[in-house]
Amino acid sequence: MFASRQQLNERQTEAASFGDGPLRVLAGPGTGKTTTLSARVEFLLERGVAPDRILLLTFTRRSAREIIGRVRALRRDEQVQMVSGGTFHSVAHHTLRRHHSAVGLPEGFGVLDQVDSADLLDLVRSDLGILSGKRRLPKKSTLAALYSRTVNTGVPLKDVMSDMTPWCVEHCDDIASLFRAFIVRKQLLGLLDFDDLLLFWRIAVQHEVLGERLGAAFDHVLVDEFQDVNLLQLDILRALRQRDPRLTLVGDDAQAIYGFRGASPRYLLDAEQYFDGLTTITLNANYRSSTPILDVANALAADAPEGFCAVLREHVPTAGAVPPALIHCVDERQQSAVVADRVLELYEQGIALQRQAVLFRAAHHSADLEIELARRHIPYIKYGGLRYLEAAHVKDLLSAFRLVDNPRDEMAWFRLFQLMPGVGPAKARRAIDALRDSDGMLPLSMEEISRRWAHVSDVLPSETGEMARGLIESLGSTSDEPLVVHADRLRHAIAPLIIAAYDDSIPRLEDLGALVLACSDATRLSDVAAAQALDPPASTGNLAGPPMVDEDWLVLSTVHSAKGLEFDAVHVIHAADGNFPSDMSLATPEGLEEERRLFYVAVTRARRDLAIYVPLRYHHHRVRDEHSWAQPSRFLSESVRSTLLEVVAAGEASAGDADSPPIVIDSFGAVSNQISQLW
DNA sequence: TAATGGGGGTTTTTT
DNA sequence: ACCCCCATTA
Repeated sequence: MFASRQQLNERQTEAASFGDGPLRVLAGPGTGKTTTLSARVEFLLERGVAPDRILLLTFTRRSAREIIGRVRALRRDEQVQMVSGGTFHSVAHHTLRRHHSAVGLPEGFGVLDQVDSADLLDLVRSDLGILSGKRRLPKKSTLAALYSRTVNTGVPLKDVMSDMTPWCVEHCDDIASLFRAFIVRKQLLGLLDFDDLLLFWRIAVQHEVLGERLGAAFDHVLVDEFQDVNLLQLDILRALRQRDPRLTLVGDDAQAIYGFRGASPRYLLDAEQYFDGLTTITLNANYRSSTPILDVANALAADAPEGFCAVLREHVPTAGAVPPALIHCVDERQQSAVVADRVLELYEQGIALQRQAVLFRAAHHSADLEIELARRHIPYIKYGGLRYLEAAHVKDLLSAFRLVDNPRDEMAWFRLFQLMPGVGPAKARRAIDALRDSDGMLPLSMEEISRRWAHVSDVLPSETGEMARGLIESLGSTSDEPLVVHADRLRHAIAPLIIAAYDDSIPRLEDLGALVLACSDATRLSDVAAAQALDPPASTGNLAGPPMVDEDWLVLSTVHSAKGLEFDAVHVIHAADGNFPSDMSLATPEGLEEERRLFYVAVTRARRDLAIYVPLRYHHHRVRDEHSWAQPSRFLSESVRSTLLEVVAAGEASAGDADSPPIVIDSFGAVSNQISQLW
């Protein structure tokens, strides 16, 4: 009998204590999916399975943190700390680091994030001299998306292109040769991009000897949010479980929202085709949302042409439930004001800011609201959108980290050279060429780089000489020097370059100090760089807002980043057609259905309070006073509206009138400012 | 020949 | 923040 059994219902208990065969748990939102999964881990541990022989896989960093946190909370002993797990990409990364020589990777291989990988594609494109000058060329980010989609789905490039970029199918052959050269180049430079992590992991697990060892390393494999799996990831799982049926898949087809990266809910629904002897348990008793909120969710589900698998059934009786609201606003400014008002009203009713979330389709949808929140001194954290890692100076220092372990990393050299004053793409390229040997390869050791440095100095403008020499000296590691000390030497060497290159260098230099501290318990600097690429700090504070010392803050999040989470109160903003559903997704029926599921995910995050906001007028910022009228989201159908209390936000007055803010707002700001002085 | 700065327009979602 | 284009400067 395991500890948390009494908290589980019959079906959950059945799933948690299921035997050894492959198990599929179909579980709607709020039905205790994560609880059941962590209870299953606990059950396995109590049955004597060693924690490091349990592998827990997820698709997003946030759900990885959530589920691992839940499992750790179950038991405090240090054993549980050792349950293996993380996102597919991070587990791939760890596996490849450990078995790098078996798969022919250099020990200090680098990891390219999305932007790096697009930049490298662009570099290879100009080297090849193809795909330039012709009209209607794909942008580098489009090329990166095509490459990624192709390898993740296993669909031929030509078909991917006629689906995604029909307007440039004529360049298919050029793009194919670009991709081939891209693959060769990554190998020469000792670099893997996010897709390569999975591709190399698949190679490893499919190998007859290594694959068997990797599969035998785990007694049980559990996968959360399995509706987000793509073919490449499915292949990896099948290979991992080739000789062992102990696999648990948990998912909900109604929450499949990662079609754009090649995922398909078919793999969940047809799982019996891939895993012999599959048993299915369905959870549909909802423990999260109030009855009126479930009614909204079920009405949305009923509008889906093909229906959703698990229709939610109410379980917990909800007394005093609040009717979900559909709030029409004059425009975006008023929406921001009304959201802020409502957030504070709920706060006064005792719902802490952290238990409230504002959800939106696209990261930039919160821009206006963020201004309003800053004006009213309401602290918030935003998930999704701009990343700390994407800040240029962070990538500059990480490039240096990468070079320490892998001097062949041309991408990193290219970046650092261009940081020097008077050096652009052309001189950076010549500087790199000056480092090459006769085969065109870069040296493998930093000592050899130092020896050739004189040639580089000839290419660089003379005023960069000292900075450049300082940098190259800091790249060499001294034996028995702690990693943090080396990292700090690099920071020190790069600082003058940062000061020269950026106007606002002071806050940037502070960030770099934090990055150096992240090296404290690492074994290699390239590891730190890879870990930062795979798991950058999730949120960005607002520089203009209050300092982040407040104990409570409102959550702003894209719907994608909010999946798997729940909040007492949820505010869904910009529920206007074109924004939600996004008009970028309307080209295909599948795109629309994915948007519908996304909307379903948004409303099912709410426990007791739900509000959906529709601005009716959108101002075009380019031309003054120009505006257009928005249609409410098509997901707000007659039957969905019948589950919502329609409200028209009163007054034309938009939130810009700083002279008459409600009193409660000022007191909130004052209080929060006062406590922030206390530490 | 290159680098840089200014200006104007855009921006789906994540590893 | 990024992209693209254009004018100016070294």
